[in-house]
Amino acid sequence: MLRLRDLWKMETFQSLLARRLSAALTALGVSQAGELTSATDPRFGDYQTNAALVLAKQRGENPRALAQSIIAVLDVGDVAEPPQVAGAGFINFRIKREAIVAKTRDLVGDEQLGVTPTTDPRKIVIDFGSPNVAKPMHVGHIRSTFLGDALARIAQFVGHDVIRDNHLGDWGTQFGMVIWGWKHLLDRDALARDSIAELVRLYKETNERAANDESVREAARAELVKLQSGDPENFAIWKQCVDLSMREFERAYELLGIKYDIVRGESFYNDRLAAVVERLLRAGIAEISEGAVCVFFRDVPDLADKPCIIRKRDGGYNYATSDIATVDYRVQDLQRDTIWIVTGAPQQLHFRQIFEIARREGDTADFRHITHGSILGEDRKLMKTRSGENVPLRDLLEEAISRAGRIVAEKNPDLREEERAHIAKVIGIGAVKYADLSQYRMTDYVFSWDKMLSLHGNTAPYLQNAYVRIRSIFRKLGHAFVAPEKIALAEAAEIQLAKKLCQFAEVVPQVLNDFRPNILGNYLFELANNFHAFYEECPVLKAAEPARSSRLLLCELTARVLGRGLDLLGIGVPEKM
RNA sequence: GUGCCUGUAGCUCAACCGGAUAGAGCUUCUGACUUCGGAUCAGAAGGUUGGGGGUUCGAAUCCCUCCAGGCACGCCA
Repeated sequence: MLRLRDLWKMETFQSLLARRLSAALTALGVSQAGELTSATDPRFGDYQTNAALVLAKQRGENPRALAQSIIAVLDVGDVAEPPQVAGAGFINFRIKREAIVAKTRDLVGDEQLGVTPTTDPRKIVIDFGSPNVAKPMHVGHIRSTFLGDALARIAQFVGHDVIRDNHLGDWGTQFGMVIWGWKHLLDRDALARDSIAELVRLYKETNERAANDESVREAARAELVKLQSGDPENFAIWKQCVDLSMREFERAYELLGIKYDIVRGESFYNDRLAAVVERLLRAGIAEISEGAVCVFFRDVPDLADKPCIIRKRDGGYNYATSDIATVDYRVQDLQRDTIWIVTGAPQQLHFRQIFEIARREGDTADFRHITHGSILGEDRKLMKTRSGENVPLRDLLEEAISRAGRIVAEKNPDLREEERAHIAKVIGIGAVKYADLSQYRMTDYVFSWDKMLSLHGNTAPYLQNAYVRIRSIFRKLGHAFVAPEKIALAEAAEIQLAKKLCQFAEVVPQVLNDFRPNILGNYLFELANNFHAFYEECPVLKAAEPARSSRLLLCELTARVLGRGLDLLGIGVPEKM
């Protein structure tokens, strides 16, 4: 049975102070205003609120005086020192040492490390990655895949119901070329060796021939029409292409530790497209223009001259049609109330149109198009190989792993071969992922092996190393660590580290505000810094009790937060490195 | 032409919904070790937040305008 006075331990200091502030404002008979955030500077304590400033502005009063009257009715004595008015009218809070110590002790017993379930659980479908069949995965898929996976992990961790959907590009016009090539140019041995490479070759060679030969062009188009009208032979070829590609993708996902709940490619929506167009026409949302079926947005200034075509003049459907059908499926069949689509920024107009159409149909689901920037090469242009092609994901990951392997071999030559191989994988993949996720998603970034694999700075290896150092302490301890009932923290470095640990629960939900995993990365980096400062300042194993057990507990928690935090970004941790 | 995104220290990037003296890392410089993994820590230097207006107690953040780069704009996805 939970005792009442312990209730506060279950929520973050931030949330608790916000509730107390809210109660104080109510007691004063004024409206809720401002926000309660962590302090911008340690001088100002641990948390601050600008409520008095905002209220004073609304009411034309003196902000500092208002702050004083808020403090007079504010009841935070159980967790904080008496609040102070500062600056123009900020109210600053400093958390009591006992409160930090008690909460830190309690975190050890909490699987969630203080993160409480969201008060607004959603049924989310996340659409991310979405590679194209018969093409290799390449750098262009990295950001969507890593970002989507991290958001899915975080959303799940805070208590949302998440379905991860791989919306494969499996029904494009490229299949006319691929099928023609399959029938005329297929090399079975090559297909067995490297199926994707062979499929790419078929596409490219057919494309070249079609460029110079009208009859090939015609024949490829005819193959596409046959596929779309359900010709069994072409369908079988197409199916093989999809299966071979999927096998290849799954190898990459296996290496990357990425899982999907469902795979619904564009082809899945095929038999729903006609009905979508009919429905929109009947509802008067769509109309016929220049022979095509279009949706116009005449009442939306930005979109007024940007119609969305949902059936081409030749009667064919395009990706707008299938994306509308996809929305239907997600809302109706999957019963989702929230749809997150993670793609590059160029598709913004497209999804604005799709969401606008859904709204016109009365759809009230929460649609979010989560966009991201590009990965650039050293020349600051889109990252390509020397020959100007997209860099295959497989090559990139292999290089990451081998580079990580070389570094590990140099730093720690005593490791067994297979152990080193495992560590190289965790570090190499982690480095690539972290380089991506630690950056604001909208800005382009320059891909740099040296930076992402550096042991210094805000990198995965640095964070992993902090974890490894802690694991090393526990190996040296020689027996299982049992957390003491009470802990004692006295040193500044201990308190600072404990505070940081308590903030994990404040940071994780924040990521979903604007879909910014880089906030979590930043937090983990600060945590690792705080840990290293503590480690430098405070001996652990050599300390006398009760400091020794207390410090071991800090180490244990730090390792768990680092491990969990990285896990939420889809990144693993080794025991040694 | 219209719309969207980006512009922050020499370089790579942070700054959650408008908060206090804009923060890190890399680089450079100065200190601290026969350390529990120094793969570290402490400190210094480095800025007209692309330019210019505006809104207000307060702006990197919001509004207007200009500059630079990227992207998208009816039958590709």
